[in-house]
Amino acid sequence: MTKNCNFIEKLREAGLRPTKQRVKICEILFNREKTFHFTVNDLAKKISEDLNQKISLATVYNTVHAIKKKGYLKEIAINSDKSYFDTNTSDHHHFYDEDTHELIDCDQNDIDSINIKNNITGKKINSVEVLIKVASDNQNQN
Amino acid sequence: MTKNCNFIEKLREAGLRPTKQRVKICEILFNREKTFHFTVNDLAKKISEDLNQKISLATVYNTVHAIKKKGYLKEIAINSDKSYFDTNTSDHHHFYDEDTHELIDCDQNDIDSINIKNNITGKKINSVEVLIKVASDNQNQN
DNA sequence: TTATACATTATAATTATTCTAAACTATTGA
DNA sequence: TCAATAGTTTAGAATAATTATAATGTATAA
Repeated sequence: MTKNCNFIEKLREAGLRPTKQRVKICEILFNREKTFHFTVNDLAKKISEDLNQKISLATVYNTVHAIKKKGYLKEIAINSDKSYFDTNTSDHHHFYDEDTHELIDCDQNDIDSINIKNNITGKKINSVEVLIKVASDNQNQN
Repeated sequence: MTKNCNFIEKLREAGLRPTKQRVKICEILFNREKTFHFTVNDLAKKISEDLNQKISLATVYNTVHAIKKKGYLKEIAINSDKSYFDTNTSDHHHFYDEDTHELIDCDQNDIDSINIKNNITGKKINSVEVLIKVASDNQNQN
């Protein structure tokens, strides 16, 4: 799932039927230079703007989850009423702007890698995420 | 808001009227040895179990938010349909057990303090949270 | 003790997400 | 090529967490 207009093979490799809708969604998600941080609603809006076509919300949800399940999307933990996703699936962390509700990638160099010295017994670590909440100086906390 | 049966003064100091409901909720939240991690639903259930009395869900929401706003509760960022709160407001991080949906405090010594070398311009860092998702070895990922 | 500002409550409203079941489409193999 | 079928899409209903509403109740200050 790199930069390429042809997502048909990519989807197939992932075991997902390359339907019109899925290909369109992949184009929007992965045909870009920068990482895309979005909620399902953001994505649905972008679809109807970019293409002049509507894809059912249920399909957007289905597709996002299918792609996430295959490991091509990452879900970011934020306490929000909405779920946020990230097209950058590499190990990296985030700033969350509490004023604009925007997610921003944290540069690898801006934070030392996190070392967990002691895990819960009998469990495997699936992910380690750092969330840095920021806001304007003259804003309310948290 | 430390261990003490009398939360009336504590609430008053925080500028919150010490109503029956608020005092009860404070007792449940803060009269304990260990940190309490909960969702509003957990708390509501605990109320009707512990006391033989029901507090309206709306009041539980209001109270939790009021107490959080005063800084005596922390909201933990997880991607879940529910909001999780923590009675431990000190700077610390969490394990999230994806099997049981349980939050577990991360011991201060188990993780090095996080150093952010570069912040977003014009913004102030409000919090830095690390979430370590764990699961049984034979479970599905993420 | 009484006025008033703040709280509580049941219930309605809202919102994100998931479910459902019918219509549709990609794929497989004859 | 073409049907069978397995997987998809869709609109709309269902669900669930949370917030809003507006009437009733209560703590507090004068």
